[in-house]
Amino acid sequence: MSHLGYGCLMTVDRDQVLRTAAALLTRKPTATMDEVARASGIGRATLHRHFAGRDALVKALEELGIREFEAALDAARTDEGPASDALRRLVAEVEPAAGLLAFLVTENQLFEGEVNEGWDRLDARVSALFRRGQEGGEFRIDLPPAWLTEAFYGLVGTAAWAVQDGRVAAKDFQYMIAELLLGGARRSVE
Amino acid sequence: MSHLGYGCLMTVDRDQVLRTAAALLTRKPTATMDEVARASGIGRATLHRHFAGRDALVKALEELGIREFEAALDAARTDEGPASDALRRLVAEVEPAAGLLAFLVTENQLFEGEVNEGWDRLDARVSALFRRGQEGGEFRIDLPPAWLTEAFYGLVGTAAWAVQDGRVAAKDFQYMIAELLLGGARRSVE
DNA sequence: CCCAAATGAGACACTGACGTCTCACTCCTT
DNA sequence: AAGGAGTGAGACGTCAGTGTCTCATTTGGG
Repeated sequence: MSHLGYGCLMTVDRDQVLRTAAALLTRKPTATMDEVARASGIGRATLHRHFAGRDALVKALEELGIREFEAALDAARTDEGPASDALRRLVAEVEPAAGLLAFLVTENQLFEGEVNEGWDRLDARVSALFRRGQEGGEFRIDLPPAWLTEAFYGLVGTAAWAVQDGRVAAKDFQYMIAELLLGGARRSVE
Repeated sequence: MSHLGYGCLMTVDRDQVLRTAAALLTRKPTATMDEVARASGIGRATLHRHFAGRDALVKALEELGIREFEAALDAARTDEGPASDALRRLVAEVEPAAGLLAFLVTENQLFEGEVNEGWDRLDARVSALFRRGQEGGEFRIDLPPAWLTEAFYGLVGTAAWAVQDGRVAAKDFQYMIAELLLGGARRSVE
């Protein structure tokens, strides 16, 4: 474990720290580096050995979020079967990362310029799903895919917060998002 | 203008400053007190004469937002006519305050405890609208009013940001929110 | 016209968080 | 057992933002 810059246990721990940091910053976006370190059960110095600074930590978090969301998109097989079902699968797959996504979205909101190019790729994939649904006659065409994509992010984040604060039940997460996004609040005439 | 604590011009300017601060903080939530002052064309000292500190400013902003949202609820006459139409009216009335609302929602998100009691009142009114729609058979009953309320806030904020960043057209603001919230993305079988 | 109030600019101290560094201490390997 | 790598605790210096203060200047009313 001394022959490499990234030793065997190091990366594991790094990832562990990253997940803990994600969980904490999701709940308290203004958490201190010290709080992040304590939350992971390590010292502030060690945290700095893993991540050069707060910016580096956030950037690493961003890459983790992008990776997880991309994995969710893969696992959901968004280009197979009916778009509605694909969207439902996507919501289900994205649930574990919802809090992190919510954090990153608001974080991006206040970062001026130079956004990670990974987001564009993800936006494109989500957008493509909605477009596919539209072209297949499954989704309505009077709402632009860009808006549906934004709304997807927004609802996922909103639901994550609402669950966090206990305003809605965690078990309804997937159902509430998918149903509202797909069918809306109005009772459909069946 | 010397016989009162709140002189004639003072309150006007205070409100003016508040609106400017709202507009700025909506775009840049981390803006400095100095930036807020400059944006209003006043000195930092004068800003401190109006608002004791940053906390006081945010609190005043919160009260402004609550006031405006309450006014929107009043103007939308949410307890009259079909719930769908009432919701559409509400979205229309809330549009000018959408950015401020988005700012306050995320601000509240990171504030632990002691939320302004005004929010409960607003939540109750929005929630009541959805419940009315459900009881009237107009809205589906499998989505809890609390979730619909959260989703409403979420979509308004998301749309405000998306418009801000030019990802969607500003003129579609009302339509996109109301249509998605009411009808969802799926093409309804008419 | 004059005076009082309000303002803007700047100086100042204080705070909180950050980033760097050192120094014991604890494992783990050999 | 001995050596080294990694760690935790803590002590700095730095910096940005805040809140307070003073003082010269402007503004508006009497």
